[in-house]
Amino acid sequence: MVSRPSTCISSRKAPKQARSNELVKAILQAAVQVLEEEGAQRFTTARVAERAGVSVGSLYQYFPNKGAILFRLQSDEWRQTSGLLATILSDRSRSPLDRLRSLVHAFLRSECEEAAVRVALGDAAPLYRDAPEAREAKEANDPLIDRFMIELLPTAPADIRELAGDLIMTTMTTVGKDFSGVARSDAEIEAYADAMADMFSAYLVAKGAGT
Amino acid sequence: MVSRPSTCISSRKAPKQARSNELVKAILQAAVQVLEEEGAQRFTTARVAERAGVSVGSLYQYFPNKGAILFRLQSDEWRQTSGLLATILSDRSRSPLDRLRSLVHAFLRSECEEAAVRVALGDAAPLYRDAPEAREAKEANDPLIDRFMIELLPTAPADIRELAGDLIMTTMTTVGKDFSGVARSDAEIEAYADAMADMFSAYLVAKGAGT
DNA sequence: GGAAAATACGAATAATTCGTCGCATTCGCT
DNA sequence: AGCGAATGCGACGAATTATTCGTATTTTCC
Repeated sequence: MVSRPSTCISSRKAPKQARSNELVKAILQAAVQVLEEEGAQRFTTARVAERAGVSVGSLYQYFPNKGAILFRLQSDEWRQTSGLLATILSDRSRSPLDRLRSLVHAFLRSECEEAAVRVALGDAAPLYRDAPEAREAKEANDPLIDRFMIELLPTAPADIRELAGDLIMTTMTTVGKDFSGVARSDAEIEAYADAMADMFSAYLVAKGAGT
Repeated sequence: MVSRPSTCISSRKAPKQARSNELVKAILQAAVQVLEEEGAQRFTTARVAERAGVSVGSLYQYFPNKGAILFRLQSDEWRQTSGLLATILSDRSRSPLDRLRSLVHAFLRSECEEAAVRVALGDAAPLYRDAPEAREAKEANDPLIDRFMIELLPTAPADIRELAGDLIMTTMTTVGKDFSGVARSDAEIEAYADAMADMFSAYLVAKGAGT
């Protein structure tokens, strides 16, 4: 049984003046740099503050603790992924399976850019993943996926459809993270994305998609 | 760019007498307990030693550093998984797709038992994953998978076949780890395993399996 | 029994860490 | 200009950490 110290992760105060907005921006930027250059293990508030050209005290004025900085970064990344999902999946001018293939390609490519930061952010996950904000942020995409799955498997029972959607999204994200753990050429990325899209397509067709 | 301090991970000395063998066993047992009860964050050499009823100095006699203990645990787990693979995949009395389905079920079940330890071990991965021993241990199963894939897709080009094998194994392990992150009922496990096996089967049949 | 090797011990060390607090500076506004 | 609020500072406290090393105990083997 793991009991984390009660980590509040919402920001301590909202910046009201222009300079503090700059400060927050500088901290986040520095956080990304520290993460990719030093790794999760050496990600410390002091290092981030120094890199940002800011004092530790100022940092703690806008982030209640170290985890909050990391959560903010992860949160931004999730928002980015949400954008990808919304843009690609809801384009009804293309067939659902086509869109899914596009999504897999786009996701894998984006996961491989800045792989270092993403891996480090994953390593630091224990510091923010238990916060309640994290869970709800992760589930923000569910309605979008649901709608897409209804379009894809309109006749399937709801529970089957939800399971399939969950499996596909989980596969894409977790396999994507693992895949980006080592350096990959563009060709490798495309080949892997195609294989994954093939797998999804075969599965969905077998479940009744496109009939 | 992340540069870890050169972590040697092989054991410092081999225990020669009975009592030191017991000691090592006690340490590993304690390590598992600390990991599941306190999590990766609070996994410290002092805590492990105390739990094992042993002094820190003795611990360092047989493990060069903290990461070595974790690597040993992970290594044991990999060996266990290898056993699963070897047992299930090479039983030629059943059809390949049947064996694969069995494997998925067995793997997911085993991943969900002792989920806490496995998650914590994953959290601690940064401490041992960069060691060269880790890479080779992970690739130990490749020949077995290859042989199974040849049996499954005998006519496919080698590179396609390897990609498919890699995708399936990666999916099973990474999705499995994510899945076990939250508590699951037996029914959920079976349902998820079936969905995953369905996905693999559809993919492989589309690639030419069973023709 | 006794020497030498193996094993066990645990206090001490040196390095890091997070997060706070009192004080200085700058901003927004009248 | 001048006042209150917002912002920024960085030394400091308290805690935790991994690992070492000199010493004590036990085993092995003659």
